[in-house]
Amino acid sequence: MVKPQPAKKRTSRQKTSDDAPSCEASLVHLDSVRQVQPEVLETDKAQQMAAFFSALSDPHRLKLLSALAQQELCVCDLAAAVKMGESAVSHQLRILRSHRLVKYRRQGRNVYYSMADKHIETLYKDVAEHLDE
Amino acid sequence: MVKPQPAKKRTSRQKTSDDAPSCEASLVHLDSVRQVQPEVLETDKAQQMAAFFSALSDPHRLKLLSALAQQELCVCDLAAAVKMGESAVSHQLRILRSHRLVKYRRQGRNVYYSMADKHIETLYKDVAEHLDE
DNA sequence: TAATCATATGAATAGGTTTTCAGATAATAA
DNA sequence: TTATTATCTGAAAACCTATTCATATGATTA
Repeated sequence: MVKPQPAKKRTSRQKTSDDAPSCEASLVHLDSVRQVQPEVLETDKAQQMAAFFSALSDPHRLKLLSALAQQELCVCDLAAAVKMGESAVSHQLRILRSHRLVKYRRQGRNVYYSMADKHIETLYKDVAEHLDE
Repeated sequence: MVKPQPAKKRTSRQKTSDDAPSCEASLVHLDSVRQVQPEVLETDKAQQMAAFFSALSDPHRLKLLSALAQQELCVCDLAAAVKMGESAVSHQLRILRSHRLVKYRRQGRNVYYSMADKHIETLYKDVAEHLDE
């Protein structure tokens, strides 16, 4: 899981005052890199966010969410509404569940799913805006 | 690219007034499905949104964006800042570019990238909130 | 209890994504 | 022009993801 570092070896050349910026020599704009580096997302936070976006990065899951944004629905209603196989829906719901995007309750044989989170609606709007530009 | 419809065949049984809800018989809650279906995201819109979230679904790309949220940077600065190979950065930048998340300008040998879009910051906040709950 | 039905899940396959490597392109300097 | 450097890109390998099929689980009804 850990990336093999590309063994970026700096050349022995020293930076002089009027040195032209270059990648090989001194990591180009060393000052910029130093400024920015502490603000770069930490790996675990980045992975956490990426996983969250991953959960939203599938058209079928977005369809499922758009259906659930309307009302609570059971698995086979969902399957019918988004025209997928029920097994596939179940697999996708597990992913949404694991990211706490949906919650569920069992009633008799059916399991009813609904939206778990208010942020999603905000996200929808922002993304819709972005895409309409 | 088109999915093979799972050939969901309805049984010949007719729905009666006090029919227990069931998937096989009558698509369970036919009324719910009918209500929800027109609000389900259309396929092309769903794909568009999914593609957008896909662009944000990689930890390296999020790191790149968090760096660019600070300031404009060239490719090899970025590579140094997020500790990736320059070629990999270039590939990832192309993805960010194709979703209009970053813009770029050429200056001499270097290409400087910067954030293209204000919505991203809002997205960051919403997602951060969600993840901190 | 046995039968039926809704949902869940493991395994396998198919399809997609990311990295690396090698080499191409573009800008500048010698 | 040639050399050098920054960035880009195609192809292959490694990795990840989604669907399907078969089967398991859990709930209800006969």
